[in-house]
Amino acid sequence: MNLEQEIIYSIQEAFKSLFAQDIELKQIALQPTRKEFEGTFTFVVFPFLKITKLKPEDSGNKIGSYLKENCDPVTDFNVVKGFVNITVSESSWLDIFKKLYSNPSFGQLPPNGKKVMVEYSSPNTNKPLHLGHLRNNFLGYAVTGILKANGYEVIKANLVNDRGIHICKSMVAYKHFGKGETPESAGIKGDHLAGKYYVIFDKAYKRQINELLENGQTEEEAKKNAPLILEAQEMLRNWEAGDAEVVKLWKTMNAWVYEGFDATYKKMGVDFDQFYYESDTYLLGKNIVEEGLKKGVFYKKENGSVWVDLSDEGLDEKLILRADGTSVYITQDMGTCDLKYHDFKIDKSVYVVGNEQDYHFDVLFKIMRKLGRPYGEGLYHLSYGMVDLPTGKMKSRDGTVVDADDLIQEMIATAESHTKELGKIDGFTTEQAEELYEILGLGALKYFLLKVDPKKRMLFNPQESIEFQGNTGPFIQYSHARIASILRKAGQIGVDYSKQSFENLSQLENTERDLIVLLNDFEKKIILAGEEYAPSVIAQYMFDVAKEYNRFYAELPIFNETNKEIQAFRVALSALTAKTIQEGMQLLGIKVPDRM
RNA sequence: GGUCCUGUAGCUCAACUGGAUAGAGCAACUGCCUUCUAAGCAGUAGGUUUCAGGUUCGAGUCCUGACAGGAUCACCA
Repeated sequence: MNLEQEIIYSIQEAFKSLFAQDIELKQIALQPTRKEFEGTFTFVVFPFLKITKLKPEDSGNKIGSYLKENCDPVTDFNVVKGFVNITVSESSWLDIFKKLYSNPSFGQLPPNGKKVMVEYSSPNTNKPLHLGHLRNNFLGYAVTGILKANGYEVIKANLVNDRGIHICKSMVAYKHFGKGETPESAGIKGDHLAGKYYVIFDKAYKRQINELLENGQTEEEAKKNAPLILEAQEMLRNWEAGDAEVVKLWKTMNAWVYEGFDATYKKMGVDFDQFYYESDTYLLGKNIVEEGLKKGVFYKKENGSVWVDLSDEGLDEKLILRADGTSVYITQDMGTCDLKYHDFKIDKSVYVVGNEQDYHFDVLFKIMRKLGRPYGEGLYHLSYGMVDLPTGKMKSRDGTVVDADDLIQEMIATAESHTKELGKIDGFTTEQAEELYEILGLGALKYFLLKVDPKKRMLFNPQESIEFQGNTGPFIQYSHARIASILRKAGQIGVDYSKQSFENLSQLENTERDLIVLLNDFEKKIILAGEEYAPSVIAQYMFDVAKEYNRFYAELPIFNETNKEIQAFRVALSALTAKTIQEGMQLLGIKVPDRM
């Protein structure tokens, strides 16, 4: 039983003994005491006044006295209005510290026997990854880390959108204007090469539309009749028919793109256990349509199209299958949903997809639940907002995108110039320095994108957004490097801190206690972040830990402390903090350096 | 028009799910490197939580209604 639970249990006992009332444990909640008051935990009595039938102050005093007498760790209390501020003994904090410090599975909850799949990234193969994908990938990867720490078995999945009219556009343009160019001959990454032809297509297409407009067609007609779009559509039909030449070009260009993506993923530090390709899955789901009709969940209209009525759930009727019997987007998503379950017998399935698809996933999940899928309640759409630029929304066709590769490169370069400016790479080899720049640049970028609530749309200003001071990745990384330096020195001068029991320590400094209280929250934060699928919870916590440590670092001496036991304790506390930071940042996919 | 999301300091974000005097960072200003890394620490200043009602011991948080920004509502994906 941990400290909080012990106190809560005692409060329950207090009500039993003082007021002869049984209160459920979950009704009792402790909150952290505000800094300006004495104490660590606060119990709010207002909700229980009906039971105590006393004034708030009197209720608080009675409960406080009971705790002081009957709950071992509680040494004191004070009551302000209806708030009982509880003070916990120094020895309890030391016990907690020792427990955390000696816990081999610190930051990892025991396996819960459940399997979850997290689908993220899900790129199109006609263009390179951009800023929006970065938010997606970092979010997805961080969520997999958090769920693992919560004891789940996690499968990282990537559903690649490798077919459709947009792919054919790049292919058509390449056929006309490519002249046999390859990534090698052009000297650019494969995904960028495909993206180049996607842009070329769009420019040529617009030219053709303008010509048709001049010839008197309406805009709608022109868009439909431009030769290039007709060609792309025909190519899509040929692709679906398995036309050898089209398929060959498709395979060639996709291979280029995948090679490019691999490089970008590697740079980003994300990976996957399972790839799904829409070219394999786009025909799935028709069997589910049959099943739904049989179960009466779907119904057929006169023209043969199939629908589901979700009006009892507050939504509309949605089309499931076209009159001509072909699939729509949701048909294949239903199929993929089942496929994932079939492949891995997952309990939960998380989709990291932008909030423009909120409605789509609402519909999809409601359908799967209506069909009585065993994983139905485990479906979750991790929806996130757009990343906007100061110039407005990003549009790949206009070229107003921040390319992922470029941005990462820029971040690393910025980290390099910062580091050099501060003159902090004495004694680094070139490789070590390069590695550090990468860790810092990516750390800054990831932290920037992860510290914010995913639901919120965010503004990214390339010049101003990424800082290296304050609430940033490098600040936390810096705190870790500081501690690493302490630990190195402790090793050099032979401070034995790892096996001490600190038996003679009786008094803790405020900052020491505050730090222990905070480190003790790690598990709680992991659980919360897991329940909410919220890396921002961890990010915020990491900042708090780093900040608290830096205060400790500035206020209290370590190697100048003459009492050897206190000295060893402070080193050990530093080590635990470093471990917390390292584990926590790892959940976010951010590396921490030992020197910077 | 319907539905959903967002609105908190000049800017970027918190607020432990209804608790105390709404907290951090950036930007501005003041101190602190002859003790362990100043990418740091301490401090000053900055707020009618978009607005108007309501619910109650208590509302940034819940309800109603405005206002603003965004997304979505295709036999597109």
